[in-house]
Amino acid sequence: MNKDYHPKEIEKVAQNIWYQKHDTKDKLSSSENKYYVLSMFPYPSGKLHMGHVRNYTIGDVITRSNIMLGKNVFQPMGWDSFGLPAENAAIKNKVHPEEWTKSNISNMKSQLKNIGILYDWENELSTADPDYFKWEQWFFLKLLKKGLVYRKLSEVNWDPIDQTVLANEQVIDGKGWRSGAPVERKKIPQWFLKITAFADELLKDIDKLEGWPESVKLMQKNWIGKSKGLNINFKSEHDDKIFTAFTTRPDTIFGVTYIAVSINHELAIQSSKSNKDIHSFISKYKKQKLSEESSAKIEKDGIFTGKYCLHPITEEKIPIWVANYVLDNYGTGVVMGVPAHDVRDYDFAKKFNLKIIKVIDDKESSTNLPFLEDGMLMNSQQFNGIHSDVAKEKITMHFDKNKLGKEVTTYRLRDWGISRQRYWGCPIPVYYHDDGTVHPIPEEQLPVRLPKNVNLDGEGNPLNKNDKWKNFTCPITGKNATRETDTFDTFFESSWYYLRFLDPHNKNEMFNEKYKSWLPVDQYIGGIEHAILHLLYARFFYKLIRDEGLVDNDEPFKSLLSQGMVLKDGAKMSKSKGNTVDPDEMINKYGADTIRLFILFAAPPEQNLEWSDSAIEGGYKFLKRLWKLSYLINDSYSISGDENNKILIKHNETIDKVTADIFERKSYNTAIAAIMEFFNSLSKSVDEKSISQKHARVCTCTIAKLLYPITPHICFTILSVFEAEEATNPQWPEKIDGIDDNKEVQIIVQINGKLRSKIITQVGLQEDEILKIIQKDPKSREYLVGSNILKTIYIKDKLINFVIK
RNA sequence: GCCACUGUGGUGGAAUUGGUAGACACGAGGGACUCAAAAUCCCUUUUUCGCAAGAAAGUAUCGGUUCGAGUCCGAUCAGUGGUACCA
Repeated sequence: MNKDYHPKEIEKVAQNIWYQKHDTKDKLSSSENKYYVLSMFPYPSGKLHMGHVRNYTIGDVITRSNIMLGKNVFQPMGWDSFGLPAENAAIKNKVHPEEWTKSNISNMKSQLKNIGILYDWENELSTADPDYFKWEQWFFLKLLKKGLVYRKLSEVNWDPIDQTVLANEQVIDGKGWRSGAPVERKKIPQWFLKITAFADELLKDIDKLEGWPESVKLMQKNWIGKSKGLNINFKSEHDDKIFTAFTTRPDTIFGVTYIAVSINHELAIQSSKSNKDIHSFISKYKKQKLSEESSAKIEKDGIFTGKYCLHPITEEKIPIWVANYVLDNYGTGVVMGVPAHDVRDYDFAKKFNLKIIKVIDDKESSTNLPFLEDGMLMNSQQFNGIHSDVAKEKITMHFDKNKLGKEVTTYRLRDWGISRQRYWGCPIPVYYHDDGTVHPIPEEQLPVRLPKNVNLDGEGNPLNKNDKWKNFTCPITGKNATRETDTFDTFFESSWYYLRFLDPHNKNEMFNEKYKSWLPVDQYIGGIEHAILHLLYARFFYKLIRDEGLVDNDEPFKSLLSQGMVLKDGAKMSKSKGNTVDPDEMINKYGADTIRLFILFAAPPEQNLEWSDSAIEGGYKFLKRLWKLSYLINDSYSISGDENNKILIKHNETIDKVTADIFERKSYNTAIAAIMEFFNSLSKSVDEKSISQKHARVCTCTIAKLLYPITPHICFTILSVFEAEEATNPQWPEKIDGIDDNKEVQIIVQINGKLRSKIITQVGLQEDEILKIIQKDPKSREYLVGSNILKTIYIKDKLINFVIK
């Protein structure tokens, strides 16, 4: 053991030993005692950022700690390598996406190795590899056969100058990022997956996700958004057209004072033909980014169509408006406006001076509107005086009986649009005859590869422009045909990669059934930003794969840890802000262990982490002290006999605390704090020479083992000096037997809830015994003598509170 | 806008089931060592009042429940993530 801590040297030595072992095949051959740890694989953007380091360090702590418990742990890593940034880089730097992606992967892979993460690199995969995406093309064709895939017209953000579809993030203030032209909404045919057919199952199975955070489960529930309600038919006054509006509040039917339709509704389009104002209204709001966020934030605007419909019960005339806040893709694209009891409707009615009728009374009969809760009905004819709960049912029955409407269940969840008009993605394996009919590419011709020669200049769709690739001869009829030029949404690849990790080199099948028993993933770790989309699509995909008989269970991820983001100066680290911290630089300066220690110590995993250049020094200092003390104990400490066993009690307490923190609470920051505290005690005992050489060595090894999953390199090195045979395969530490527990406990004395004194007593005393002791305690007496004790609350071994006058 | 989360010293955070607010660190101040500096070690460090003993206030804001609230409930404010084509 060297006298000084040289992280670079010891980390290289340790990593060489770890990365020499190749045993993944053996490991996967049996799923006995299996533990599958998976960190969300990265998009290979160029360099690792601190968010990755945090994610992968947490994964490694879980991996290494479970190995120490004797589990058979599989931890793979790969690359989510299709995506938009590669095309952007191609446009900007004239590099081919494949080349760019591959060089990023090799760079990031070496960075991951430098951090000392224990991956099963033999099972590495990259989603842009035809060996990978062949199987999702194959699977897509299965779904096509089953009728779970369909094609329909759907809107996109269209850049009229670049003649290209823009992603939401490429639309800035309503304009295309490159051309600066105002975006337009354009309808084009696109492929969809019927996720809505699984809405109920996806919702119900959330209850099976015991190891998931409640917040993520709640977000998914709300996203699916199942709601029961009533489709109400409003008859047109002018013809036999019917406007069906969905509502979850049938009890407010008498409060309807207008009807609003979306700008894509048939009536809106019809009206725009004869009315210039309506035409310009619609054109104005068609030039708007296609996102729920921007539609919801936009100031409410509307225009009267001049048409009326009739109230289904009162038969009163109700004006029909076109409004920019009505969503096409939720409900029916028609909203019944109830200004008195809905915030958006209220704002709209105020702006355009529409009638407001209060039909639900609050308890105070106040005039504060809108009133959003349930209450007693008023102004509602035969339903007056009935409470909302009952009225909802009665009114629904009334509508049903008189055929004025129908009880329905709707979902907020929409089918998954999987078409992208981009080059750097997985080709959708179908082709078209001249008559427009769709045909699957024959299985033996899979994978459909991307053409290498392609012109990426940001204009048009590169695959569509590539005639050589696009033109195709139908293998059945021999006729001219054209390939589908859309590629998959990249969430497609990340929806099943956890399966392929188990069998990534299989040329003949998606994955072999012998690996079924390795599923589900035991611990999944990734950023909170994936709480809805990625995780919902992956859950959905797993059910599709289950229905093909490829896996046996219903959910892919048993446990989920969703980690917070890494911030600097209160903001997300990003190149544009110039506030990134380069992990390489940090590793060079302090070593991997210091980075790992700091990033876990700085915040609990699920919270955002504020980066601090100075705090990292603290981690480095601690490791230096650990090294120094280990050296001293090993080299020259030779005391025999322990002066007191307090340090040994602390040894045992620390093992309990750290075990719970690492395995149960996943609270790594407090685990580290407890280890530091124990280290400080040990250091003091050694200074005072009050601990024997034997126990000093035991305590050092315990610290090295407890810290091993967190800072494996330094711990490996210390252990190889102290107990050589255990260093490569350390076990989780055990408590020292026969240590007398401290049977004393501190009792807090409160007077009227305020801390006034502390007394030390034996464990387990009853209230009367405590009272006797308190009578002798001068501090307590000061407050208690001469006062009237109204009440005494005693919490055993913890606290006693006197309520006095 | 909507959904979810967060808010505690100068800073990161701790307080696990409603029971000692500030563990463990960073920074800062003071000291030791040194010709000097770096490194290292020791002491102090929520605020206010006080020589001290100690007292009072204090967990974003306002209110509530409770013997007792950082923790539970209601309202408000601020920040973060998601919002279906960034991944």
